[in-house]
Amino acid sequence: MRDNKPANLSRRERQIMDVIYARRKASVSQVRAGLEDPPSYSAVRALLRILENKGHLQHRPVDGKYVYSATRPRRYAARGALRRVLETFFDNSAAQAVAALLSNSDMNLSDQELTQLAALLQEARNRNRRKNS
Amino acid sequence: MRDNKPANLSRRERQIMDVIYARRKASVSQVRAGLEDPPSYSAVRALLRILENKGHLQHRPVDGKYVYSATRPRRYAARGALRRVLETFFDNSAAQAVAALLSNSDMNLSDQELTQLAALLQEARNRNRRKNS
DNA sequence: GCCATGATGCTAATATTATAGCATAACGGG
DNA sequence: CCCGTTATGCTATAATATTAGCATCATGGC
Repeated sequence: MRDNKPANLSRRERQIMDVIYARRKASVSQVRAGLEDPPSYSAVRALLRILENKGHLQHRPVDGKYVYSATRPRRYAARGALRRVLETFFDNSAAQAVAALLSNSDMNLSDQELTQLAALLQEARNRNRRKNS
Repeated sequence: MRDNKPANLSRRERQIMDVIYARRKASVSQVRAGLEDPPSYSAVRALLRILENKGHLQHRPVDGKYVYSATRPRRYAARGALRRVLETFFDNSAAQAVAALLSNSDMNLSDQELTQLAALLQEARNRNRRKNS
């Protein structure tokens, strides 16, 4: 369980981080557009500033506007998020979670993806075999 | 994308829901014990009441104390949580998420689990084959 | 029976969050 | 050049969330 800080963000802060993680980076209006029922432009800007002060975001000017991106790399944040879901809903069992993903008809997988996954699974099994020998 | 309501809970509210989902059910003090840095007993009770009023929790008396549980079944909430993580961090690709789960060394899978997953994967492939025929 | 213990109901106060508004600077077209 | 548009900086305020405290009720031991 490495650096498993829940980051402790307020509701809006989390929403905004999520928009930015989903899009990798976003201008103020893009963030605003990504929110469910967006508050004023000013409000979004204020939150972005707060998040930046807290060290979660950074910005750089692009074409005269600020583009925000997360300081914590997406894949780490992704891992943390997955881990939290596993703790809360899957008894820390990655297997259960994968099962849910595979069986969920909403998020259907293509043949190609399934083939890729089969390969990954084989790798994992090989890793295990090696480790246990 | 069925009933994909983000539930829109405040920080503490979400923390408490998470504790309860993780434990399936919990008394006030159990909830309190499950929180990172817990506030007073009263504070927890107040939040529980709010969550109940909002319809997220229910309680029943057990041995003279209230035991709280979520109204939304765990597996649906789990699905929703997974979907949200997929949207935010995996470009809605279940395959990417599964890959992350399989390759994450932190959450290692046993041989047995891997075998189970292989079976699930095969099922999914069969389903696809049938559908595409 | 009486009191200590540990539970809940309710409400008030505090802290934090979320929002909007105003002032200001840069840019570009007419 | 002047003005409308679109940015940002900053601050005040409204709304919400978070917390604690007190009153009350049930239970069980002495």
